[in-house]
Amino acid sequence: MPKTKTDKRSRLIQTAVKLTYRHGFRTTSIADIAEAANIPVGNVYYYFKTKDEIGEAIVEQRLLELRTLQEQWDQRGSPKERLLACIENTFENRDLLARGGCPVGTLCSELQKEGGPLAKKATALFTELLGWIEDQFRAIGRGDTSRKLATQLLSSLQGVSVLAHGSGNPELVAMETKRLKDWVGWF
Amino acid sequence: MPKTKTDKRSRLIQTAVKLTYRHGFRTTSIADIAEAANIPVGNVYYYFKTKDEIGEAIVEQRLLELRTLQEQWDQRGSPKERLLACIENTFENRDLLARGGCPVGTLCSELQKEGGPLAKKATALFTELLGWIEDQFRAIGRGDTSRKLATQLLSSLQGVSVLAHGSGNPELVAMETKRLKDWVGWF
DNA sequence: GTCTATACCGAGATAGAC
DNA sequence: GTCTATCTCGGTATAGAC
Repeated sequence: MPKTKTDKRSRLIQTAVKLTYRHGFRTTSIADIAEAANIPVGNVYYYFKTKDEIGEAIVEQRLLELRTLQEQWDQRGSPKERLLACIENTFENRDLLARGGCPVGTLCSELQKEGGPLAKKATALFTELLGWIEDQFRAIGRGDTSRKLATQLLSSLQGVSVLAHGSGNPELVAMETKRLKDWVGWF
Repeated sequence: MPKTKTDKRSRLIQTAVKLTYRHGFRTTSIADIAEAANIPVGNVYYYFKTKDEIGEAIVEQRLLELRTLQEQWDQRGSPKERLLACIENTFENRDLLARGGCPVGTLCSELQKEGGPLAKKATALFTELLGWIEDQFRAIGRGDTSRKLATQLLSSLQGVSVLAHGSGNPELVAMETKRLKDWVGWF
């Protein structure tokens, strides 16, 4: 039996993550989130003093999700397979990506434009992901160029999400992830 | 001697483009734009009935800028050189890109999240750019895979802008554009 | 065409009863 | 801890004098 407090709080976060992903952080109102989570507006402020605190929670939630994914990928037998799993994940989510862009990329972009403390927080999402990819290339034996290769791979994944989102076309993701899987296969 | 109307209107657009690029479209208020352009708030509504109309003008302005750039690149002697000029342009703007992301990409992302008519308008930016790149690959003699190659190149450029913006690091752009120039060199 | 004053509304945030 | 009512402010947009 979960605690009531935790329950409502996490329900708010889940709802906020979902709604802000679809419509943007600033354009999504606290009232929107509260309503969707079936919680009266005033009560939201019991869990979060300001809207920016909700933003913080959203970033942290995305970080958790990212780490969960990484743990899944880490199950694979070789670093090459781990990279393939990461790319495959992008492929599987192509419809979502075409509708709302990359959850990490679009969130970072928006928060960076705003500036302030949230921007710094969001940076962690990319450093985390880039670091993990770099680790894989190093483990493959490409320690000398691991950073370059990681940048190359993550750029392609991020970029194709931007294109797919901008044009509403998931096929672009399919096309590009297929190529990237072949590319990783060469290592 | 330019007409007063056109003068003020274009001053508003220029200012709007600059401010919204740095801080985002929705978070930039009409008052912000008016003040920066030295025009009283009320007067803005003589030129634009709604804020969304300003958004429309911003997209159109970006389209114009894009076409101007393409015309410059078209001056080059070969399609390969034209692609190199496009990549070089990204490299030269790396500091700007690290601070505010790609003007086209970030604008598209934000407007897509909002949905509505502006989202559709913004799509043109990508189709235009992707089409131009595709043309170059076709001219090189890669008509069979021109679309794939164009997606690959534009994805990398867009993606590295996202990464550079997210981490505030222009070096990523330098690293990736260098690689891309070498890559294009192979064709 | 230009500008001032202002209406209006929705957002974030607070007070305080229960 | 929970919820209702409300405050306040800043934003878009309008009215109307000049």
